[in-house]
Amino acid sequence: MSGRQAVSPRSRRQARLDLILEAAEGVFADAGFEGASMSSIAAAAGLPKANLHYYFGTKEALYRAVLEGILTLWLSATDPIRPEADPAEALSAYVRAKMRWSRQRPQASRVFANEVLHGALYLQSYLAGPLRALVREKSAVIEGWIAEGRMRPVSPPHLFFAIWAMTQTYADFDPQIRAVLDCPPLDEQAQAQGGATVLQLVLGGCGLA
Amino acid sequence: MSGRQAVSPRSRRQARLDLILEAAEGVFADAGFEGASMSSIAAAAGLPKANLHYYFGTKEALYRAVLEGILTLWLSATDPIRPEADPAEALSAYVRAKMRWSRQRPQASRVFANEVLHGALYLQSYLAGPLRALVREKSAVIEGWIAEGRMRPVSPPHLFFAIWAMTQTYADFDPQIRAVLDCPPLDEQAQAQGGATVLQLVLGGCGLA
DNA sequence: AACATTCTTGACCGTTCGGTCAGGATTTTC
DNA sequence: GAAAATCCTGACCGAACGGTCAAGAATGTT
Repeated sequence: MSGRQAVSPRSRRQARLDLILEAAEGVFADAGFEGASMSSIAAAAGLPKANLHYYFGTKEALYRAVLEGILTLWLSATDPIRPEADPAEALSAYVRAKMRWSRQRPQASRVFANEVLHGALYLQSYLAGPLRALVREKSAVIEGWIAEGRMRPVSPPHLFFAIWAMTQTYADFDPQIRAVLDCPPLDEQAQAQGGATVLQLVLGGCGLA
Repeated sequence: MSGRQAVSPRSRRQARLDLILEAAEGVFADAGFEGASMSSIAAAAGLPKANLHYYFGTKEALYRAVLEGILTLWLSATDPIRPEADPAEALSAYVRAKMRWSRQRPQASRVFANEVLHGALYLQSYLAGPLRALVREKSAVIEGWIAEGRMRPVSPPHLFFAIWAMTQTYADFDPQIRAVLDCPPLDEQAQAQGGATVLQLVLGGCGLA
């Protein structure tokens, strides 16, 4: 059928971009922005360094592209928090989604954490923009639940900070957790127990136990 | 009384070391290990770069010295968790101590976080040694409280991970929190509200509300 | 087949990095 | 006050960094 080759130029280019972005995410997660070198990212991608510069121009541009890919995922988990939902179910679903994210994309979480940790200079517009808006919106939902007596009074933004911190710690502080628990490989049972503990604290703290 | 000058050579040297360590902690907190340069640390301390090398030899040795200073503080807050103590009071005191630490030594917290985030290669012996031992010891205390029916069953290590995450987030993720809350300066009220929320989650989750 | 566009890369460049060192200043010791 | 020990620092070094570029290879278009 037709002369179109199986791999279109568009997708060839996209595959190259994705290959580089994936390698870059891993190196940025391990070493941070300053610690990562273009040569090490190139080595991780199996490409010559000059090729990365052809596609992304500068290290900063590559870093921003990695961050952008992470942010698109970052905002999508709050869906279950809607006024008509059951508070316990909604918060449980949200916590579970965040735990899943830490388990499946730990590198993304660590790149994000590293960025915020060092001042969030590339993320400020995102934090003060879409993220703030999202927190405002979802906080209103929670305030509604509280007003209706469906859960204990809490400061909704701080509840979000707590949930983010507790769930992301399983990605960001993984070396500490593994060292303390003495389980070098990714222990599935430990992560399940962690998720259960986080849920217990959130639900218990909100009077939904 | 002798010719000893008001400032002994011992304390003169110590003052110099402390000056450098303090400057280094700040720069490492802002930029991470790789991002920090010896010249920027020297500039922050108001000394020539070669002077830092005179006292600490290498950048790595200086970094280790900064970490060591941080670790001595890191282990000291679990004191209130003792078998004969009241669970609610003990956990409250612990959470408050951790919140105070995040407020008063945010740079130390961020250096620690950065180190763990990037694999904890300089901290592994500490994490798997004294920290693991401490968690084991205090976990036994909490298990005891649970067995006596004085609090709800929880996985004690994961409770610690949760408390560490929630309290340290106020130092490590400060840019995110400030951006979302829209309070550029250090908002004392926000931090108090954060502390109250963390306490509510911990006590509520442990059935101590 | 000829041309245009896109892609690829080894070699190179200026800068900055961590670290060294000689030699002078300062302080301590006797 | 002289000798010894410690402290201080401008100048320098090789390595690694981010980034550039010209020239060739591959691909797409007509």
